[in-house]
Amino acid sequence: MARQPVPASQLSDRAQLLLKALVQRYIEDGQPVGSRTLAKNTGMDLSPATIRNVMSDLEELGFLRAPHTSAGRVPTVRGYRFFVDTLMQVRPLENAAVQSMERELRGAHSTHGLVQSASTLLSGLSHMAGIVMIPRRDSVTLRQIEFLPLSERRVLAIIVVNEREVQNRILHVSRDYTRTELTEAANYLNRLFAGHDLQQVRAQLLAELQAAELEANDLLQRVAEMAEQALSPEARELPDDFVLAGQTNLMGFSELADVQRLRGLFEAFTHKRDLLGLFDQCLRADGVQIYIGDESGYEVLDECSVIAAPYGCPGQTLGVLGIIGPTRMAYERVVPLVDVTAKLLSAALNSQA
Amino acid sequence: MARQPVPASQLSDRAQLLLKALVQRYIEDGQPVGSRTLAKNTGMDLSPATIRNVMSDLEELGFLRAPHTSAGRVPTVRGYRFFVDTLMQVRPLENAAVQSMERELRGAHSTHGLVQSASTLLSGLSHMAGIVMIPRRDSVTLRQIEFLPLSERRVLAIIVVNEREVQNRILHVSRDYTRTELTEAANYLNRLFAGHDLQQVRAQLLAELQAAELEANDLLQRVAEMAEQALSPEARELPDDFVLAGQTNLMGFSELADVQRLRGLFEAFTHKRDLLGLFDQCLRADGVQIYIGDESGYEVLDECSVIAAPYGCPGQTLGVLGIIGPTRMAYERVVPLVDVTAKLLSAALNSQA
DNA sequence: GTTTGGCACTCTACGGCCCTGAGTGCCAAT
DNA sequence: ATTGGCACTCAGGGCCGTAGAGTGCCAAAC
Repeated sequence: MARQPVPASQLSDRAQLLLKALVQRYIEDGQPVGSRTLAKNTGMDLSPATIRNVMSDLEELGFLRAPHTSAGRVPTVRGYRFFVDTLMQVRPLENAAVQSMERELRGAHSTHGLVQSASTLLSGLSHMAGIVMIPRRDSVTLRQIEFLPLSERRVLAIIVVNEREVQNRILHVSRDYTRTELTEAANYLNRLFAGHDLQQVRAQLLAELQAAELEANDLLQRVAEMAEQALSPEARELPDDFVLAGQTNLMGFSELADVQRLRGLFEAFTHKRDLLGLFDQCLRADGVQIYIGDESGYEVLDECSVIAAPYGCPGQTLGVLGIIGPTRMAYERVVPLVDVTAKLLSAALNSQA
Repeated sequence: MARQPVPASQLSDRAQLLLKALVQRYIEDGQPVGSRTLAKNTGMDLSPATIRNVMSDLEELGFLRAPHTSAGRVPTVRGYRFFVDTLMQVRPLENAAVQSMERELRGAHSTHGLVQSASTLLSGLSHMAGIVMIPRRDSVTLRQIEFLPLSERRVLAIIVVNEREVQNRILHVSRDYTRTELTEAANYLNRLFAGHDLQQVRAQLLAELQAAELEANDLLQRVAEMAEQALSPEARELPDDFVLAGQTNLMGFSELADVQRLRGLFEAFTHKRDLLGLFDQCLRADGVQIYIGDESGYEVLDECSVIAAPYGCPGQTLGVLGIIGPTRMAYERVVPLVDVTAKLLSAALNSQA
C-alpha cells in the first residue's frame, strides 16, 4: 500500500481542529456530521457557514466525503489516517484495567492458554474481534529427546523443547530398532546436544555424518536417520496459525451488517491465509501498526481497520496480536489496548520460559 | 422434545400425495406454494379448487401454514416431520460420489485429519455446515507408557494408546525422581499392563496398592503416585470437542439472512456447549437422527435442521457427525449423505486402528 | 479578506396512495 | 365429492408530496 504521509502544513490549525472534532464525533455516533453540529460541538466560536467552507476544503483535499448532497460529512480513509497519525492523543489505560488484564493472563498455564486469554482479552475489552498469532520461536532449545519403538518400522520421537513444550512425531525408519538401540541413540543426542538450538543440532549432526561417512559407525547412522526426520524444519514448526476471539462481535456493527460482506470476512477467518499475510508484515515492524480500510490491501477488509502489534522477548519477535473492527472504531482507546496487551503477553511469555 | 408420531391414518392418500408434492416443491424454490401450482405440478387431475380444500384441511391439522392471507402454503415443522418420517424416499448416493469420498478420507493420516476431512466432505457436498465430533474412545488400550524427568518435581508422562495416538501429560510429583527410578516405574507398568484398558489399569493398580499398603514397597509407591495422575479420567479424555466446516455456507441462505440470527448461530458454534448437548443425544441413538426446527430444543436452531448420525466400531459408538442447515433443506439428499459419511468414517477409523 | 446571515437548492426518509398479481374462501352448480 | 365463478385479502412496487437536514453561494458586515 502506498501510504504517503500527509504534510500537516497543508492544513491550517483551525482545519485540523475541525477535522479532529468531526472524526471524534463521527466515531461516537456514526452519523454524518454537519456544519451546525460541529459549530455547537467544538469550543471555537464559528458560524456554521464558516465551518462549511472549511469542510469544503477538507473534502477537496480528500479527508472527508459526503454520502450525498445533503448529508453531513464522514471521514475518508485519508481522514482517519491523518487523525491517527497527527491528531489523536491516546489515553493510556487505567491502572485497574491493566492489573485485571495481568491477573487474567497469570491464570493461564500453557502457552496456548496464554494466547487464548490474550485473544479473549482483546475482544472482550474492545467489543471487536481479537486475534493472536501463535508464537513461533525461531530458536527452539532442545532439552531432551527420546525414541520409543512402535510396530512396523515406526518410531515415536518425543522432543522436549524450551523447558515446557513437548512435541511428538512418528518417524518411519528403514528397519525395526530394538529398544536398547533407540535408547542409545537418544542418550547420544541428549549428551551432546541438550541445551542447543534445534537447527544447530541438525546441522552439526549432518556435518558429523559427512565426516564419518567412511567409518561404518552404526550408532551414528542410526542417530542420523532419526534425527534427520525428527528435527526436520517442516515438521518442527507448528503450521502458522492464530487464535481468534469475539468474531461474532463484528456482527453487531451496522457498517458491516451486510451478509455478503460478513461472509467474506468470516471466510477469511477460516482460511487464515490472507490474515496471516497481513500480520506477517507486522512481524518485522515495531510497535503498534494501524491499517485503515483498504490500506491493508485485502478486499475483505475494505470496511475494516486492523490494529496490530508484535510481541516477544526483547531481542526477538515471537508473534503479532491485534484487533479487527470496523473502520469507524475508537482508535484512541484501542491503540493503547493493543499496545498494553502485547507488552503483557510478552512479559508473561518471558517469565514462563 | 415431545415428538409424538403422527398417525398416517389421519391423512387420506390424496392428502399425503399433495403434502409430499408441496414440500418437495417448496424445498426446491423456497416460494410458498399455491393451489394452482400444485394442480399443474402433481400428476393428479384435480382442479385448484379441490386442492384448496385439501390444503385447508392440511393447514387445520398443522402440517401447513400460510405466511399471509394470499400467499401459498409452506410446511410447518410438523409438515416436514411427516414428510421425512413417512413420505420421502431417500435416493442413495451414486457410486462415483461414494468412491470419491472414500478417496478423500483415505488421504488423511491422523485421526484428526480424518475428522477434518469428514467435516469438509459433509459441508462441501451439502453446501451447508458440516460438523464432526472428535471421537472419544471409551476403551483406550495402553500400549506403552514412559516417564521423563523435568525440572522442579515435574515429570513428563508419555502414553501411547491404541497403537497410534500419543498423549503427553505433565505430572507434579512429591519429590524429584531419578531417571532410573522413572524407567523402573515405566517398565513395571509396561510389563504388567501393556495391552490393557486404561481404566482397568488404574483400578487394578489402586487395588494392588491397598493390598500392599503395609509393606513399604518403594517402587509400587512411586508407580502409584504417577499412574494416579497420568491415568486419571479427567486428564485422560480430550475435552469434548468438534470440528466444524463450511459455517459460512449458512450465510448464503435467505431464510437465515438476518444478522441477529446468524450471530446467535455463530456464537453457538464458538461456545460449543449447546451443540455438544444436542449431539450427545445421538451418541445413544442408532442411525440417522433428524431434528427439524425447534425440535432440537435450542432456540438458536429454531430456523435450522440438524441431520446427525453416530459413527464408530460395530460395538461401540465413538462420536457423532452431521450437518446443520436451514429447515428448508433437501432432506432426501442430505440424509443418505450423512449416513454414508458416518459409515465411511467408521470404516476408516477401524482400518486405522 | 475573513466571517457571517440569508436563501435557494438538493437529497433522503417516510408515509400515503393506487395498482397489480397471486392466492384464498365460499357458494352454487354439476 | 368436485368444480367454476366471484369477491376478498394481502404483499410489493411505483409514484407523489412533505418534512428535515445540510449544502453552496452570494452579498453584506466586521
